[in-house]
Amino acid sequence: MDPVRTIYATPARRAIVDLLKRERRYLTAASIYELLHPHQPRLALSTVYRTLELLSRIGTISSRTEASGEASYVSCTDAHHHHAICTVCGHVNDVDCDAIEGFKSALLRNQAFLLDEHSLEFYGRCARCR
Amino acid sequence: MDPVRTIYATPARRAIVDLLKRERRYLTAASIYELLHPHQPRLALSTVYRTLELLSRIGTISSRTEASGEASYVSCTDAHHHHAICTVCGHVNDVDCDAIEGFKSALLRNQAFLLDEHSLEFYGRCARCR
DNA sequence: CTAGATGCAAACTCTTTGCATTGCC
DNA sequence: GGCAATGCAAAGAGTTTGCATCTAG
Repeated sequence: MDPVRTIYATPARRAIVDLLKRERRYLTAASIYELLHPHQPRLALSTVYRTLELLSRIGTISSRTEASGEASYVSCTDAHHHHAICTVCGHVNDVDCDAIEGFKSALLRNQAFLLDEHSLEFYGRCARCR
Repeated sequence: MDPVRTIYATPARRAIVDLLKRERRYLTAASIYELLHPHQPRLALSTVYRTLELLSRIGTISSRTEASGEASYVSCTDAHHHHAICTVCGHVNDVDCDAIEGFKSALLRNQAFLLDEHSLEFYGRCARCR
């Protein structure tokens, strides 16, 4: 079995986690780097990528792919849920997915499709931006 | 205003459209190139990319991003709908989205989020692969 | 004939990796 | 002190672009 690997709390990691928790919107590795660089001039972009990979793996953040092809990340809970993304400010709300259940049985009935997983994103205007 | 640009029906374009219609599953530019190359030895990968870009633009195909970050494409209708993707064979079924409407009003009520668009993918086993 | 499409190669963007050095615990 | 993390630079992977040539209409 895998040897347990100790994870250190380093300044770079703390800064990235704090930023993502504070912003609550999808940020790319490059934009995270740009936002932190003024305060941490020694920070390397590769460290940002390595930290994002770590945080995804342990479930602290979730990722999506922008239309441009860039990956972006947002801090989130690990329970299964979906994201309502404000098209004005980018703010991300978590949304649970009970309503999917009705869909699931219809899908099996109509198309004989047995649903295992689903991925869902909402785009609209949040309370502040309407 | 934009000058109207004539679109030619070339062998490369016909081959790519035919392949996507025949396969009905998500294919990357590289896999399209691999599948067609034996029959069209002069075909260039850049032509595949340019054709996919064109087909997306005119609405003949739709694209997604694989976990690896690669873009992949499937032929589809232009009416708004979602995809049920078989995790065994990759076959893609179109699924309409009436059930989303109930979700939409709950979202507005509970989180004051005004839904404009949504994107939804299903993963499971199609009729043939269960 | 001519605007539009192609092949080829080079350029670009985003991301990952190797390695010597630094730092957390 | 020792394992883990970092910075830096170089390599990778996927995609795009410039340009001369070719071709559909």
